[in-house]
Amino acid sequence: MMPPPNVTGSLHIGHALTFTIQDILTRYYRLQGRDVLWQPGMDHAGIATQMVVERQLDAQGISRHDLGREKFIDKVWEWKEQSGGMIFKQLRRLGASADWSRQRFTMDDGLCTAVRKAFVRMYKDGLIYQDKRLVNWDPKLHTSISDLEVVTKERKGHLWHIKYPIEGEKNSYIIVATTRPETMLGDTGVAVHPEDERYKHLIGKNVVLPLTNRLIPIVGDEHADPETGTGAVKITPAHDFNDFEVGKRHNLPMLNIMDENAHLNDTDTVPEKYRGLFRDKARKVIVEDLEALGLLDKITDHVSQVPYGDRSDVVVEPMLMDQWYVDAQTLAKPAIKAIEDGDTKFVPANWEKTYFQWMRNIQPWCISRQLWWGHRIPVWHGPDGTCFCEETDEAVFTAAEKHYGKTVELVQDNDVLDTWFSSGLWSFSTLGWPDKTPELGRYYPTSVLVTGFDIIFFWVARMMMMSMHFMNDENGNGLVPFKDIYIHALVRDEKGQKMSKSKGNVIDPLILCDKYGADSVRFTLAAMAAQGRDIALGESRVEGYRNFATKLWNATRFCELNGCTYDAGFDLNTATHPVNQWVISEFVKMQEAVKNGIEQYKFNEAANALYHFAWGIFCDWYIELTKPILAGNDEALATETKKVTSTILLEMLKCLSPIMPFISDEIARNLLNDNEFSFMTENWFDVRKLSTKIDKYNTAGRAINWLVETVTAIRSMRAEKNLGGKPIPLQIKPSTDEAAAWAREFEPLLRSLARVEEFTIMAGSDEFAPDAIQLVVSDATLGVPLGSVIDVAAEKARLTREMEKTQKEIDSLSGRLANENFVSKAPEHVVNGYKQQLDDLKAAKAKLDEAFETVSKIA
RNA sequence: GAGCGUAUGGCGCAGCGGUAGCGCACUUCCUUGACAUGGAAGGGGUCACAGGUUCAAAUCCUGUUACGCUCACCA
Repeated sequence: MMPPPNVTGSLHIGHALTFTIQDILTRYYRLQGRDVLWQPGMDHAGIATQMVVERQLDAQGISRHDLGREKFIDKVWEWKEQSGGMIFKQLRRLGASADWSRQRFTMDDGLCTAVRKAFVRMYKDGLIYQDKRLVNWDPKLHTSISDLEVVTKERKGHLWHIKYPIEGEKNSYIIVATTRPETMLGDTGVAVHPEDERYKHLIGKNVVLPLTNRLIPIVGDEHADPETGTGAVKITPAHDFNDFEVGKRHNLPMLNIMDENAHLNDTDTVPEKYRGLFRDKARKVIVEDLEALGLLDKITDHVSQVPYGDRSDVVVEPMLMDQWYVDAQTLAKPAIKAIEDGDTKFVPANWEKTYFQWMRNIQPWCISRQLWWGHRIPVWHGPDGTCFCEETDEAVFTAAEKHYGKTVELVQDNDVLDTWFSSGLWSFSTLGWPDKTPELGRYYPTSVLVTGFDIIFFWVARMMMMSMHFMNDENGNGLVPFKDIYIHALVRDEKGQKMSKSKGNVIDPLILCDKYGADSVRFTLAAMAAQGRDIALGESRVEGYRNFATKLWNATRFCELNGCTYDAGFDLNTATHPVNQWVISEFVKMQEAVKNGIEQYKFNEAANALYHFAWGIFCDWYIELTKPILAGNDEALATETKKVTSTILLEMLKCLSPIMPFISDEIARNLLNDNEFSFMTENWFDVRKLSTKIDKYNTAGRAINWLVETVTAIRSMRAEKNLGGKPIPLQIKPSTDEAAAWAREFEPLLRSLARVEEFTIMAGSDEFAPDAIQLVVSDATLGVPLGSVIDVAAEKARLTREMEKTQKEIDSLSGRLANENFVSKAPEHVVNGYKQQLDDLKAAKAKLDEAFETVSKIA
């Protein structure tokens, strides 16, 4: 399931990450032969979209009210057709291989039907109801918004200490402290802690509310914290969430003193003088008036948490009004249980704690918005206020006629639904629900949802609730919308800072793609997508993977230049040379790592396995090792090697194709001479084809490791002695028959890779020439006669250093092996491993001793 | 206040019970016919701190410190 991006959105780096991961999964499972549906779509983003279109109209000097509801909605659709969904074009640039033809939109006909059906059913089940409660009112956008759309910001303000005169007692006051003095006009009580000695005796008395002279009671309530402020708190139930609860407990009246613009309203509650004043202005005037009356005790500085609307960025006003609610508490129960029971798993699992915490304390979900753009609430109000809610308009009118016994005029509710209401149905509505479509049967429950942690509440939780309510098995139990929920990291900038437009540190993925290629960007994101940590994205990293892509091109060029044409009929089981067998076994290991990485959502492991194999094994060693073979005169071996090379290259690209689809397809087309080719329709290489050979191939690895070690030892010496690139003679004295065989077999490779001219294999009894530098490797000692007298002192020092180092390791290992506890308690393979290491070290030490002796004889 | 997370070479990160790895950066050398967006060889870390468990701890447990994030907050 693709989390529907917002219709107004454009691609940012977070999208790039989430869609890259989804695309990797999609492409990978297609290679595995699975029937993959990646369902794309968008949501209609009620507030955001309405804002965009209103802003456009505003530029022409038109307000939406000038147009009227219907015409305005037409305009929004117009805008949607023209500019909406830009993000999908950008996603294609990134290579996202979603099922674009199945694209859905939360306002399309099918989803509108689903929304209506869902609403009506929930209404009739009593899960949707109208209620008068405090909501977060956005005075700029003129709509309610949900708790999740409110961001609290720290603001420096003041605490005003106001004297409230006690009724009937001269010069007796209770002092309340408030951050919002203007709300005092709506006060309907003063609360003190029931046990607070200072105020206990006042409980039950009234105070005369200044400026209005209303009498309001002093009540005892635990909400009042004796430690905070003055210990006495004014209660404004209609404009504060805590006060609302206190008000309910003590049956205090709830007086709304503001209008939809957060101006003091025109009711009798508000003294005429203040009516129409914006809340900030009212605050100033009221404070002045209190001061004049001598009722202002003092003003102190105070830092408070102020709620802002995340879209409008204005201070949200809690308002008492009628809104529609979903009984989220009831819906949450099965949704919580599904996670508890593991029917749906969070990856990484820690996120379930976040989910539980929110779900277990869930509040009624306010779903009505005072907007025009969205799904209009399918409820009609009769003249006496009776509500009619049915699946079709006809049914509504029939029901109303039945109720009233005659035709009456009905008015549809003005509000629309929260966008997340329709998004909450996404997992099944996009598959055709409420119809029983084949897709619904085939793909539901879906396999995985990939998303960021920031929308666990917004969307994941809501989709869990809605899906489990509407989708049931034959026993009527809720079915989860997806088996796994993979929560990925947040992309930050290089320094780990959250990207934001105001900081100017946003990285535009499209610019990165232009600069380094979409594949490099994808690979970077995959390589950095380790679980449980945010991604600090630096451009140098992308550059590095661009170089990786170039490296792949060059490797391909080498193959083409050397006639490594792909032969579909070639069987990797027929490889005879250790070098070829080795690269096949390394490929199998890499393929396994990629498989596990992707299947376990450890994309960094998959990416690293590919990088290491392609560059560190295939390019650095395999290609180098094949050069002398291809140039040699063993035709059959050269042919075998060419076929192994091309096959491994192609299979490697296949493993890479989920992460780097562009370059892997492109190279494969070259290699195969087939412009239509794409890995999208290919199948993953089945390692079982190699089952009879793989052990043998792994054995070839020992031989190649020896070869690599030997070559490296010589190169290292070469660098140390500043020999440059000139050819050298090499004497090899093997200490085992196996090594002797290797030395014979790899003679041409050693000559080429270590730039060896005269090549001799010595018997165990032979002595190295006095001018030979001696190098100790596994199972052999190497001698490099330099043709001139060596620096005996330097050689002795070098050998001594190595001897000491080896001895130190021998001591540490034998110490460990001498420990009874270790040998008896540690697992056998560990003990044996150490024993083997010790043997190897001892053998190396013996060879070093011998070398030292030889050198010593010179002096 | 509650929950979650992070502390590993100059930087960015893996590893999460068996004697520290990767990329970038750094040093030296290299225009040999895939590639200088490259090749070869190197240097660099007592894995935040203190205890504990274990034959064995960067890795598990407890505590401390620092820094993030999320949720709830005091009027």
